[in-house]
Amino acid sequence: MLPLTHELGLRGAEALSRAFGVDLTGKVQIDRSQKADLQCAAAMQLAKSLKQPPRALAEVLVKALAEHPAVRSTDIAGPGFVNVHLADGWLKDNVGQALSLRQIGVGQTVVIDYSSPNVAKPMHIAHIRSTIIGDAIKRVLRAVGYTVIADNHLGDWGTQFGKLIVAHRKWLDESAFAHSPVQELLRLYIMFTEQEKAQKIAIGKKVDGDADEDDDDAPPLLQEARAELVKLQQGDKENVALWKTFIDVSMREFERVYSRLDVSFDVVLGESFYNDKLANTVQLLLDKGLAEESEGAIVVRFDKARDGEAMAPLIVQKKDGGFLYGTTDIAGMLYRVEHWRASRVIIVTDDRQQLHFRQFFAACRQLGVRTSMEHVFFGLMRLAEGTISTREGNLIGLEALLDEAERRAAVVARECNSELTDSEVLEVGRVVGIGAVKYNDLSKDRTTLVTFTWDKALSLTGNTAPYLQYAYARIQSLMKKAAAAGVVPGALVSFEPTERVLVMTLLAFDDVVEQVALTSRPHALCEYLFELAAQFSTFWSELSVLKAEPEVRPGRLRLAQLTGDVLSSGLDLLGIGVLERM
RNA sequence: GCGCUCGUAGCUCAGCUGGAUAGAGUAUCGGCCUUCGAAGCCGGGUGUCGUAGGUUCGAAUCCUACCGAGCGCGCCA
Repeated sequence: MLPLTHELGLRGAEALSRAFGVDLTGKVQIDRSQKADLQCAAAMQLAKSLKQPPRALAEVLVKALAEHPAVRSTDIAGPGFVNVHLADGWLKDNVGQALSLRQIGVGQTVVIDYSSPNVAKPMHIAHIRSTIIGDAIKRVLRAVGYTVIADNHLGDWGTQFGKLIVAHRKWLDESAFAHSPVQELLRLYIMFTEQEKAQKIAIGKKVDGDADEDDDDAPPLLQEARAELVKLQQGDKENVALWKTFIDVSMREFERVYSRLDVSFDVVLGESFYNDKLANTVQLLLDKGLAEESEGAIVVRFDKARDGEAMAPLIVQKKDGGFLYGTTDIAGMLYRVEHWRASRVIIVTDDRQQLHFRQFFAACRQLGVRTSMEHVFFGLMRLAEGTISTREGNLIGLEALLDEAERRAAVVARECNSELTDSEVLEVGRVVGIGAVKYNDLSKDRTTLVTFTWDKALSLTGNTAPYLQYAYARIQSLMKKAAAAGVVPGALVSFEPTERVLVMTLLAFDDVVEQVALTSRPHALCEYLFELAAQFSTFWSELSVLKAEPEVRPGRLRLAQLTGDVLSSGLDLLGIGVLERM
């Protein structure tokens, strides 16, 4: 529908510009409407600035729009709404355009940073949102022509490695490590935290204030960890080897999850990749007079006049000379802009980091970065019992979630369709189960906290992926029967209200995809696909295809086919698969 | 204290770059499988859109204040 609404908007704007002698290009928006096929509210919006009654503008619009071949009639309603009714013939002839997407991203490169799990920790249910939302945005951007670099910005550097190295030396259980290494690393990390806490209590320090003040009276364990970290940073062979092992075993586990989720990246540039660029980054900030020394540290300050808002300063170098993740992020942004020539950089994380992103984006802007920098954030996930915490160990592993999702979907498949073979049941469980989990996260735009429950995360009825997959499977079944009966898709003949509604929705596909590409909000695509599937379900139960009069069969079959095509491409853009039978 | 994200039906959420009577799912109740797949379809009821002001022809949507929730705020990431 995009070409049409776009064209009509242009025509309307042209007509108004001519009538009133003012350039109104781009000021006339055409939207879908409940009262008609399309509506235009421009008459009221522009009335004041043109010093004309809305009605006079509406008259001009009504005439101009009515001339378009797609338009059957136009009228004015209420205070100046322009209603547009489209011609049935035009809709029937043009429904085939539904699948074509305008290539709005051609020639532009986008770097999208998502998933970004921490090395040496298992992925748990809170990691899934960044992973899935990021991957969907990647697919959508690619579909509209962008060159997309998907980057997994691994948490593979930082103070936790000092702790892990110490814990690994002291308490490693070799057989456990051989069997499930990341689980063992997690155990070591938790053990370290507990022992450190015990030492703090023993020497009479407050357990909570993990301010980790400077010094000498820090618990011995922590002092050891710091020493190991310094050795690691200085390139100590043994520590570097250990660190690499941690990364290897973690990546192997992450890959297993990504493969199950059908998620992929073009590059994996973790925090450590930017290590050798950090000193230069700080120097650059200093040279440009953007950073200054403060209490021994080096900070970037922000003010309202220059940065649009007053924010706390961002520390880019600690007084001990160490760098922080803000430094890494700035270095990362510079790299992405220079090396990839990115015109957009999108980073997907939870909403707790908003301040950090505003700070580091502002610092980048001060450095002259013109690229559009977008922080796509979502609400934190928690359990009914409380916040998910690695240290507390109250994790629900991502793999456990996926296992359970597949199991539940397989049970339902067995119950609902007795024709499926055992291996098909497993396959259906896989595609439907994973689809349900993904859709559950993709379909909500909420930035509020999400409390995890199995039943919500694994629901299989209503507005869920299985509902869409089911509509698709029924269409494929119909297509097979049609082929066997020698019916082939053809021109639309009948045009019952149900069919007309379906055509209007099919034609809106490109509009929705473009919107998602521009706003990075995949849930709009979920909403759309659900609406489409619901309208198809109504069509399916109300009207016959193969049992209808011979002359209307090809057209109805074509509608079904197009619906199936849009459903499968739409789901593919979300990273969700479809099945011929389920 | 300052800031961020929110507050819409019993529950989970759309709608928020202002547009016509505020929508889905779920739950609940009642219909629909000898006719292309019932993980489905059809029908019934529910709202101080947190509260109070303001801007406007028009506000769930924009602005201000307040109430409530979660999160964040210089040497962790």
